[in-house]
Amino acid sequence: MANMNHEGEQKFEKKNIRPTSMRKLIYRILSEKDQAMSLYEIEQQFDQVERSTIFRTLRVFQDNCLIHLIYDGTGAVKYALCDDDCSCGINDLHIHFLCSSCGNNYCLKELPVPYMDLPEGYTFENANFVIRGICPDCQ
Amino acid sequence: MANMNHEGEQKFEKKNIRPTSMRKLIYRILSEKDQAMSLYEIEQQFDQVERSTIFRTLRVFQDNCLIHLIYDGTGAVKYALCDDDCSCGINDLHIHFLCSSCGNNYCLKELPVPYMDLPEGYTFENANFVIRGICPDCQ
DNA sequence: TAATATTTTGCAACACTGTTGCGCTCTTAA
DNA sequence: TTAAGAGCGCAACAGTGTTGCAAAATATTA
Repeated sequence: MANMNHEGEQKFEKKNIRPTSMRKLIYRILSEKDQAMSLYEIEQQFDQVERSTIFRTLRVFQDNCLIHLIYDGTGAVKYALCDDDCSCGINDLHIHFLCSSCGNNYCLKELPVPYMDLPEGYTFENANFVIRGICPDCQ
Repeated sequence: MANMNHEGEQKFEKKNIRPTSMRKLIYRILSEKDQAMSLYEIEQQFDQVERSTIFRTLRVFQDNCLIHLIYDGTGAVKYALCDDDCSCGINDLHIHFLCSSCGNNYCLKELPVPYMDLPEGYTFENANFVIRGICPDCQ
């Protein structure tokens, strides 16, 4: 993580996001945690907080495919960094794992969301596949 | 749906739920709609509303495996009737389909949630698999 | 460099969903 | 018929997400 700021700025440039200090901070928090985080959890990483700024920053990240959103049923949307080569397309979808014990939400990027043969008339746009259970740390 | 009340009462008895008039009404609404509904949508079916009563009724239904919950990322939890032979176990999990256009949420009971080989150390408890796209009515 | 335009941020307020306490009402059981 | 228990309605509240607006920061132009 030595040159993380540099990495972050490269990504910002690549995805056409203006690298403000706030954005760099939020990017850093997401990359250090390496797990899907809620807005509230991100908020907790700051001394002085501003929900709306974080919220809008996350929206910018989302609009530019720097992060993806996960709905794991906890009541709060989770945000996780996309891979470098992610284009937020169907092939980038993967399974997420929510631990019932610690509440952590892991991106299982090695497990792509399986292709499903939908009934006649249904067309596929997107998918949200969350498995709940116990994670390795909580066994 | 002719003898639906009767059907409903049978189910209540089977699942040890006392058949109050409120519960019968909410059961009827869910069975007539045949789609996953949010608390708010159920509320809309009544002239006079009481969120908390519906909420608690749904909790009773859930605790006794009469309904299952779906988190489709709309912000509101969706509720849908279980099948007759449902025991709310792993084998009863199926895929849900959220239409981006009309917002309807369909239970695709013919599409079970596929088995996933989780990485070492992760254990499976439950799953929520929602596909978003366009439904047959909105094509 | 200075002035102007644009974008971002902080503050405040609000909307929506879910949840709980409490007392009244209804049902069940003695 | 009465007492106990369960269910319901009202009100209030908590958590999460969202927006309007003005100040601050940044970029652009002269």
